[in-house]
Parts: sequence; C-alpha cells; structure tokens
Amino acid sequence: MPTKPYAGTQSVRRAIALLKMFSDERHEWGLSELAREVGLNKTTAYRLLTALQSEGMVARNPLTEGWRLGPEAITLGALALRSNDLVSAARPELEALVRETGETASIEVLVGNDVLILDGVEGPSLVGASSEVGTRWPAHATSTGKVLLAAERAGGGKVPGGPNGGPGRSKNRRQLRKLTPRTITDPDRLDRELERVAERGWATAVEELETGYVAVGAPIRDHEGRAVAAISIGGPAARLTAGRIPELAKLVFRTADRISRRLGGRSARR
Amino acid sequence: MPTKPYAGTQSVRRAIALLKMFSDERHEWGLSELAREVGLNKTTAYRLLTALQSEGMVARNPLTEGWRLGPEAITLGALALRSNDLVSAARPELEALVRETGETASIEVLVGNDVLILDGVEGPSLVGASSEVGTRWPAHATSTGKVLLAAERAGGGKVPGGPNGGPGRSKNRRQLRKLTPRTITDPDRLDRELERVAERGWATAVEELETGYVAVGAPIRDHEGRAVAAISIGGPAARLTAGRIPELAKLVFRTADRISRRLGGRSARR
DNA sequence: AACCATCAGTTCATATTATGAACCGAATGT
DNA sequence: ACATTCGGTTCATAATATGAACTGATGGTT
Repeated sequence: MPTKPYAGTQSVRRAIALLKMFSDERHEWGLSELAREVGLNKTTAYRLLTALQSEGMVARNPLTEGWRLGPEAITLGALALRSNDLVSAARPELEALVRETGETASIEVLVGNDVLILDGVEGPSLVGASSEVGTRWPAHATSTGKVLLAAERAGGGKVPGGPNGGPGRSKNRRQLRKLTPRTITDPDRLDRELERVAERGWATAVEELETGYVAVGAPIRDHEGRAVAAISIGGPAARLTAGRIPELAKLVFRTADRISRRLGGRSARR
Repeated sequence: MPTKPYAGTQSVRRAIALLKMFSDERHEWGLSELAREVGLNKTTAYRLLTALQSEGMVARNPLTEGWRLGPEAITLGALALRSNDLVSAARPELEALVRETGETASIEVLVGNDVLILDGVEGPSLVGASSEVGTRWPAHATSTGKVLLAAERAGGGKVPGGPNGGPGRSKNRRQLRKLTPRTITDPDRLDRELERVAERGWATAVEELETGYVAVGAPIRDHEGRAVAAISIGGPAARLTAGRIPELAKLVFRTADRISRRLGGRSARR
C-alpha cells in the first residue's frame, strides 16, 4: 500500500485543502503561488478553483484578480453555526455566567489540536477578552482545550505532543507551540496537568495563551458522559487572581453542568 | 452542446452541492435521502461525504448517525466574513447610524437572487429587527436587494423575473416569491420600481419582506462606481412611518456614501 | 530596448480517478 | 415470515481529472 491515505474522492479533498489555505494572514492568493503552496499542479488548482467559484465558495477580487473566499462560505458557516445545538443551549447560561462574574464567557469545541470558538458573550468591562466566533486556538494553551484534551486522554485518545501516542502515531508527535513564557510545552508536564484536570473536572490557563490573560474552563458532557464541548470565562490576570479562581471555577463548573443537563446529558460527576 | 454546463471538476461541484443541501429547516440528512434529493448515486454521495468528512466540512451526529455540517465549515465561514473588507469598513459607520436613528442597521451583498447579510448592528429598541449574519433573503423584497438589483439592471445585467432577460436566459425567469401581500411579484412592476430606485439612489421595502417591517437602503460603491454592497436600516412600520422615510433615507444614503469613500470608492452621485 | 522571469489561463493525450449497478447484512415495519 | 429501507461495500468500466507543455501578457532588470 504505497500512498492511499484515504479512500474517497481525491479532487474533493484537494479542493477543500485549497479553501483551507485562506487564513487571517492571507485573505487572498494568486493562482501560481497557491498551487505551489498546496503542492498541486497549477492546472489542477485552477480547475478546482473555477469549480469552487461556480458554486460561490471562492470569489475573485475584481481589482487584483486574486482568489478569496466567497459568499457561499459565509452562508454555510453561519448555517453550520446555527445548526449546532450546543450554541443555542449554552447561550442563556453563558449570559447568566457573564452577569454573575463580570467576565467574558465562551463555548468551544475541540477540532484537531485546536479549540474552535462557537459562541461568546462579552463581559461588561472595557478591558475584556474579545472572543471571536470561528477563531481557533491551540488546545494545550487554553482552559477549554485542557478540559477537552483531558477527556480525550481519559478515554484513551491521543493528545497532541503526548508521550502515549500509539504505535505509528507519528502525526501526533508535533511540537507544542509556546505562545507565552508560561505555555506548557513539555509533553510530560502537559500529561500530568491533564491528569489533574480530569480529576477535578475543570482547568485553568494562567497566562499560557496570552500574557495577562487568565481563563477557567469546564466540560459539557453528552448523555454518555463524553465531553463534547467546554465553556470558560476569561479576563485580565489583574481581575482573575489566584485567590478568586476556586470560586470562579465552581461557577463555571456548575454552569457547564447545567448546560449538559439541558442537552439531555448527565451530570458532570464522574 | 449537449450538457456541459461548466468546465471544471464535476466531483467538486457535486460535493459543494451536497453541502448546500443543509439548511435551517434541515440540519441533518441520512445518506439515502440526501443522495436522492441531490440526484446523485448513493455510492457517489457516500464517497463525497466521507471525503468532506475527512476534511471536517461535514460531521456525523454520533447519536443518529446522520450527516451534518462540520466544524471546518464554521471556521471557513467566520474567516470568509472577517476577510471581507466591507464589514470592517462599514462597522463603525453602521454603529453611528444606529445611534442616530435608533433602528437596526445592516450591510448586505447580492449573491444570486438573494441578499446575504454580512453584518448587523442591533438598535436599542426592544421591538427591533434581528439581523442574523449569514442569512439570506430574496433580493426583490428587500431595500438592499432593490438597490443592488437596480445597479445590475442599469449595468445591463439580468434581474430575477425580469422581462429583459437576454435570449436563452431561461434560468432567470423564475417566479418572484410573494412573501407578504405587498411583495412585488410582477416583473414589470419590479422593473419600474428598480428604475426609480436607480434614479434616486436609495430604496425602500415597506412590508414587502415581512408584514410590519420597513427598511430603507442605499448602495456602497467601489472605485469604479459599481454597487458592491448595500446598507439599510429597518424596524417596525409603526416607527418607520412614511413621513419619516425621506429623512431616514438621507441618513442611510450619506452613511453609504461615507463607507464608499472609506473603501476608496467614489461618491454615490452618478 | 531586448531580455528574462513570472504571471493567469488554455490545450490535449493519457491513465488515473470517480463512477454506479449490484450486492450485503442489519433494522424496522407489516 | 416477508418486504422495505437503511448505511455501507465491492468491482469492472469509462468517464473524468490530471499535468506537461504551450500561449500571451506583464513587469522588472540589465
């Protein structure tokens, strides 16, 4: 079996790969460079792009003639977001949490080694975290990510950078990015941290994602007790002091539990 | 030329067609029904779906085993939205407009025969319009849509239901949907309305989209004077009375003009 | 001004790739 | 007990996607 990474349609995966090349750093691509970057023949890239264009998934900047994401991507994304039951179930609880704590709250899911922000409720403070829906952060540096990774780990799943990746799991061995001086990048340390998180049921991220930013997260569980999402509150380190963390953790934990029950999930107590 | 609607990759277009089957009415599909609905062989649909799944564009509901949109769709959509320069340019102006008028404002683009909401700023009133980003409305029943269609028309473009569709333009001849008793559904009447809109530079939609809802819209133009988007304010008919329309139109028009200039566009004066 | 490099986009012969009829076993309904 | 419908798989076939080579335009360099 030389190279057959996936059964299925190659051209479709290639097309999606093209879409994924767009990022906040790079809204727009020229054909040649884009093709080069994804490792496709220019002709192939061109054909795939025109196909995507005909469906509105990409569009061309009339000025620069560059390729960018199209309106249909927006439509689909918004729809995907709305069809996520988690968001609607969590919204009122998040709002309540913000009222209680005065900090910004959000709900996130694990996708790959990142957490994806599904929804956010801004706190009243001016110095607050701005949680942009749809953005992603490295899981190992966030409270929500730790909570979800801890659940993965407990379920025998693979954890990024983890030392216990099964045989042949080379894809997973990639480096844990250091985002601040306090980001946990040592796989063993992360493993121990996750073990602790799994035990107590909530996680913190103290200036591990961004200097000066602190967050506390807890898991939302489905009817089988699997952690399907996590919520957190976050704000400046000046307000989320070590002394206040336990109290906040309790609130976040309880809110997560309430959302779980809304979804027909069981209590977070293991 | 028998059937060769587009050059390009068939499987990619089919895959996107699958994605587009998801809607607010239908978050989730079973394989067979979905395949039947898009007119694909079940095997083909299955393969395309697994390919999309491997890229995270669709995901499966672990409970029902049904197919739904995946997290990657959310990521892409949010990114597409952020990479739209219009949104960031318009935001502060829309906020100012809301402060001035007390009504809800939004910015929209034309995609096909619909307008797509790119961004919205809610008014302070409780009885307000809720403008959900990413949703679409039939262009002919909205103020923004009329503004954009009027520009199409002026530029010799095709207009939905329009009598002046070029020869062989059958796709375009489809019926104008009647959403309220006041929706314009007669192509000739719409044509006259668009002519008027093009002349004066702004449009209204008085209980044409939804009974009790009134909106006023004006176009945003790029450096070549092409209308690339439109903004509007909208609210309950009780507040947006006929007497108040001209004054509101002036405000909306000026705001649109200001956004155009922010984008390096020229003044809306033809 | 001649040159070179790089761009977007097109052509076309090739075989790789996607395709769909038929099939399987499991649920579900009658 | 039988009939449907489901999700999913197999496999021979040809239709489809592929990429090397080409065109023509643009822009920078010497």
